[in-house]
Amino acid sequence: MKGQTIRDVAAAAGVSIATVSRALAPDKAARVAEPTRRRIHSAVEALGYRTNHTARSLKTRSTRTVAIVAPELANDFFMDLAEGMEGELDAHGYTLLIACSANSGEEEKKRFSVLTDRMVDGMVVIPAGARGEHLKVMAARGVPVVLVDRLVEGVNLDAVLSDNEAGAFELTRALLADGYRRIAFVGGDITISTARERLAGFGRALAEGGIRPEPDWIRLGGMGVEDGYRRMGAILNFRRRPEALVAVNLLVHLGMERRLLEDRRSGERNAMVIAGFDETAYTPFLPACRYTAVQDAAGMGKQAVRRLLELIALKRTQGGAEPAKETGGGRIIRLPVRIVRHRGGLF
Amino acid sequence: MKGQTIRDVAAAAGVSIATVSRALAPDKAARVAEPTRRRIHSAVEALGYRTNHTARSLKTRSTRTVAIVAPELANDFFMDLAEGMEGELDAHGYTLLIACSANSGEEEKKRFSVLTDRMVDGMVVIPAGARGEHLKVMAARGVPVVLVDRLVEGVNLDAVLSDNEAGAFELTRALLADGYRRIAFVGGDITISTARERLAGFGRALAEGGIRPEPDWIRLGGMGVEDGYRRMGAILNFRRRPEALVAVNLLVHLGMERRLLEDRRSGERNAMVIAGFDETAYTPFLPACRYTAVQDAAGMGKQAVRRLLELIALKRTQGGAEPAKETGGGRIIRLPVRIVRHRGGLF
DNA sequence: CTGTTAGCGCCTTCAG
DNA sequence: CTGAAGGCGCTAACAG
Repeated sequence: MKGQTIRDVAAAAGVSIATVSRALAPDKAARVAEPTRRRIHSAVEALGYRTNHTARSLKTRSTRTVAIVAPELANDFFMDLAEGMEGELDAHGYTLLIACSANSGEEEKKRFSVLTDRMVDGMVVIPAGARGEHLKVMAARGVPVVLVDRLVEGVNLDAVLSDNEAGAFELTRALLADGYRRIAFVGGDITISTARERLAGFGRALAEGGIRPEPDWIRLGGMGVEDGYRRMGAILNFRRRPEALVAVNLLVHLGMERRLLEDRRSGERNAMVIAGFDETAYTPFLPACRYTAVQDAAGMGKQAVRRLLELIALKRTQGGAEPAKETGGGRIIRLPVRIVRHRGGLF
Repeated sequence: MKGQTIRDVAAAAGVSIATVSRALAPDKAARVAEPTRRRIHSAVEALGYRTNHTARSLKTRSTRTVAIVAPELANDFFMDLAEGMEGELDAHGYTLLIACSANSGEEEKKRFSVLTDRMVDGMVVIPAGARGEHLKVMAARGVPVVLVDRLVEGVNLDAVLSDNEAGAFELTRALLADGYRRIAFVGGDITISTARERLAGFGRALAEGGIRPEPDWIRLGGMGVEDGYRRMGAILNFRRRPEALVAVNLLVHLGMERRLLEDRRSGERNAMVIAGFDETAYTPFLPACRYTAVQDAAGMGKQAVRRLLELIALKRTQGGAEPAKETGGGRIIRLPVRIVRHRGGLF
């Protein structure tokens, strides 16, 4: 019942198994005569034959499987990314494997081992931290890897990123255009490329607007909800408060809004507005959110997969000698972000 | 460099490949003498040998891989579920594969084919619709399947569900305890078990509270954001409005809040409160949200995996003859929900 | 407890 | 363009 093999097809079609194999090869332009091919395909239909990918993989050393490793799964950006990847992979006959690094470099490393053992053809990684020794190791082992969202110190891998600098720049410029002059930048671990780039964009917009950045209004720190919450609390205690805030990312933004919400509940009347990255179905409900820079997470997934597939193909042709010491060499793809205006602060 | 096989290990350890195989078997209590085992393990270390899972799979017809098929990936419930599954799977040496059915039964079917071709050992499915011919086919093919979130018409599969009836009951009772008497139920496709159960719980609470349900205040329909939005609009046009609302799910809830938000922005002062299912980081920002029934999505993932692993084990022992015509037979695991109070409606 | 021996299902030279 | 034959790396009886 479950054991239809290429052999059965060959018998039914009156050809040899080799011919069947050729006719069923996935990408290659298999050299099989049209009539023969047709006969084979009907036999396949008739028998309900399904290729055994495991056997094929054992021979070809390719599983047609690609993995995504993310710091956490419960995260909008990641899910959109995964959805984008899945679509593109599916179109190429690949399957997506997911793994969670739980925000730990150690765990990330372990996941890598499991995945390479499973012989994934390549992986897309959202780095957990700023460092990445293990990533270097991976690259050295010749596993095609594409980074997404952020770069990693001293690792020369291909990456797909948002144009963070431009995003923060536009966001800040929009606030300036609205007449805000007293603008702060909140959150961000400067060892992480994303934060660094966004801060740079913020600075450029201020400079272009002829505004000297006030050191007190650049509140760096972590990238989580708690960090945003705390930084916002500090800002609320300033004698001179900013009128508008640029949040380094969604989590920090969220924390800031929470703090603001509490403030209002205790009777305060703060009129600050926030500009931040990423949008969700809940953005309309964030009381202070005036602008968002929307990342094209699905698009990034798609691009990452495309590049990864290129690397995989490249490896197959050149691969063998040196374990792909030049696996791409740090090619970076930047995707633009889209600025969206919201009603936040208008209550 | 990359071609360390069991053979090399055998040579290095001075034993036969079969012994190595035994010593390295994953679950089985391999009968290998302790000293021998030690020798083998050091050889493995020394050579940097890594098991070739593909080859193993070809032999054992098990990939130690489990898939999750969801209608959409960008969804809080799913993400938590996946995270729960991943943790549990990892602990058992399994890997998670994800696939998106894009809310289409047709697509769901296609994904199934791909996955079974890949020889996943089993799958957890969040059904896309109420029907599920393909699910029946899967089950018949002997692929272990566990449903999550909802049951499917006429399919006798194991499932892990929230206690929806109790959740809606508690939610409604909480509203009653707050003094609300005029309570409506919003959204829900009654062909879907989840909606049916929740409506039942709502009804029971009303009955227990001695309140005759008002037919006009049961606004069934779809389960998406748009549906909630529209139903809410209709309710706002009633002469006699309810004071409180029970939303069938998060999306409907969200749509309702959106409509309410618009209403307020145009100057209206509605004081309705909403009780709904699921919680997210954004719940504090939903202006009308008073209560949520929090599903333990991660827990459900864990339970689903446990059951699935049981089914897989069962199949391995009994499997062979009839393609597991009794693959569990509709065993249902219910997880309780947790009621949480929020500040919504207090502005 | 350990070794020998067949394949698992497919791909891939190499001849024809 | 097609067929024959030899593994890919590992496991699972069977013997010893």
